[in-house]
Amino acid sequence: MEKKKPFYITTTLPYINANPHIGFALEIVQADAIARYQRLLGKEVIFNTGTDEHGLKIYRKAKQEGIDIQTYIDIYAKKFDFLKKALNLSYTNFIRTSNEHHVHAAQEFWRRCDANGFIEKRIYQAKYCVGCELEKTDSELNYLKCSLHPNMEIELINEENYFFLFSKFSEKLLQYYAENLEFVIPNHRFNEIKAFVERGLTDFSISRLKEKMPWGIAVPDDSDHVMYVWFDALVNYISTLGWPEDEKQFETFWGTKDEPNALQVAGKDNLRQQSAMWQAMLLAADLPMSKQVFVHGFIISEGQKMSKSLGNVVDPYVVIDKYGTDAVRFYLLGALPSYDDGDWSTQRFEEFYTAHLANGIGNLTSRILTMVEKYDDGVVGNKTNDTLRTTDFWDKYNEAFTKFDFETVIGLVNNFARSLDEIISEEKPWKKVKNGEDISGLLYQLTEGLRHVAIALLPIIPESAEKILSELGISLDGLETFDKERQWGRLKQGAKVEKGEALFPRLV
RNA sequence: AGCGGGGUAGAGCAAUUGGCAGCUCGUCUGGCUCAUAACCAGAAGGUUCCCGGUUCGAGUCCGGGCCCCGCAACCA
Repeated sequence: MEKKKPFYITTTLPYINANPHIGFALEIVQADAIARYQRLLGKEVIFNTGTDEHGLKIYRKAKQEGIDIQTYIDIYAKKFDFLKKALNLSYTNFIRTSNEHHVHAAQEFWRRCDANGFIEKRIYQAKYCVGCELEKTDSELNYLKCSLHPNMEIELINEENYFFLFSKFSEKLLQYYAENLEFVIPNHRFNEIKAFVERGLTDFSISRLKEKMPWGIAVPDDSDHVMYVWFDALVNYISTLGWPEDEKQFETFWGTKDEPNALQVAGKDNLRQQSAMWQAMLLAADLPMSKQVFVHGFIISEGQKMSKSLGNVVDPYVVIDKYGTDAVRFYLLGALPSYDDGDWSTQRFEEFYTAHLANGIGNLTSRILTMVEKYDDGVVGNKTNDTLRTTDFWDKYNEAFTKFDFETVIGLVNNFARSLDEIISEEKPWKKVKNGEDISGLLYQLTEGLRHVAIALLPIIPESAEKILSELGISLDGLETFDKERQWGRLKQGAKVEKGEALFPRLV
């Protein structure tokens, strides 16, 4: 058997101090569409996600909820893993940073950075407000006082911390950016990170005193400290591949220095961590860097930033429950800009659904299959040549997918579906039947066209796409890669079709 | 302060080197009956943020102004 090319994609790991956010749903649906697309190209895909489970906030949240920390993280990890079913995700790996192997990998990663001379113990100075019982940054202070407790003195605390020598990596990062012109997509985020690194990097603290923050991975050979969550969490991208023991899988999927292979998907708030900090950490550990970081925007709600006080927070489980998995996937991918912030609005959601899924693809499927059943006994007619310019369609489709431009991908599919509606109006098959004309060629063209629509939708709304295919009598087991499926005429003449329930019921 | 992006129809966005201002949704009218009251055709809807300049011609180039957004490090 031909060896499949490896493809590796990972989301960021959501921090489980709150329930899943619609913004993370966007990230993981985008990653899922990419993963499914790559599988259809014939690649062997490892698609990683998981949960980031250490750190002070989680430690406090568990205490606050009055449950022990293991119970807390188990409950939350499950809440995130439920998204798999709810959003029909195809991830292969779900890594929890509390996982034993991950802990071991993070420690080994630390050791290597340390052995290479990029970790140093220093005095860490912080400003501490006793009123809040929190460390404060300068930007949080007002005339050297905590804005919440202006009558209390800010305490200066000194403690020993380990620091990562981030400052040593400015040049290497800039060089990598210069050599990899598409390292960060989209370009405006790439410029942002370049500007950030060009300003010069400052070393950052990567440990906390265990007595103050017990919930973390122990620093190797120093039981007084635990790792700062970022340092620990980022290592998941490679620990999930079995690093450091499974060198083969690591090299195959993460790639090598000459041929990096990892694609990371992250939100704009994560730009720095993913495309600079983590890359410097990889350099420090003498490991290959990522191939590419795709950065999506945020979702605002009804034109405003989501906030609990405004009461406009969108809960992914609620909208999935209301509209269905594919409707939500379709909106996230098709109605929001891939590279910028987008708006979640109920009105726009319902208009988008009605226009493109109910009136568009759903209705088209229904009318074509009805005609085949009514006029041709449910049997696919005589093969015809391609008059639908499918080659052109597929070329554009691939181009858009390569750029993670899901909005354009869906626009292309909608236009293609519309062209089938136009043909039906022009050819008036019902009239031709009355006149005793043979329309089996026309019906072949339409059913084969519909097959192309369904294939193109497989990465976007898999469940509905599969339904269309099975109504066309196509078995999913027999599906080939895109390069074969995009050919005109794969639908067999004489195949039996069977119309099903409405794919996208009208909203009432 | 600075660096970067932007202001185009009711909404979301397009317009290679300056050359009739387009697309999707929504709205209105007509047609059709295979279809999920769906579909198809057509129409209405623009001072392209403002002022000035260059040009035969400016959304696009130049000068000035107003407004919005991102970045401006340790907040997972």
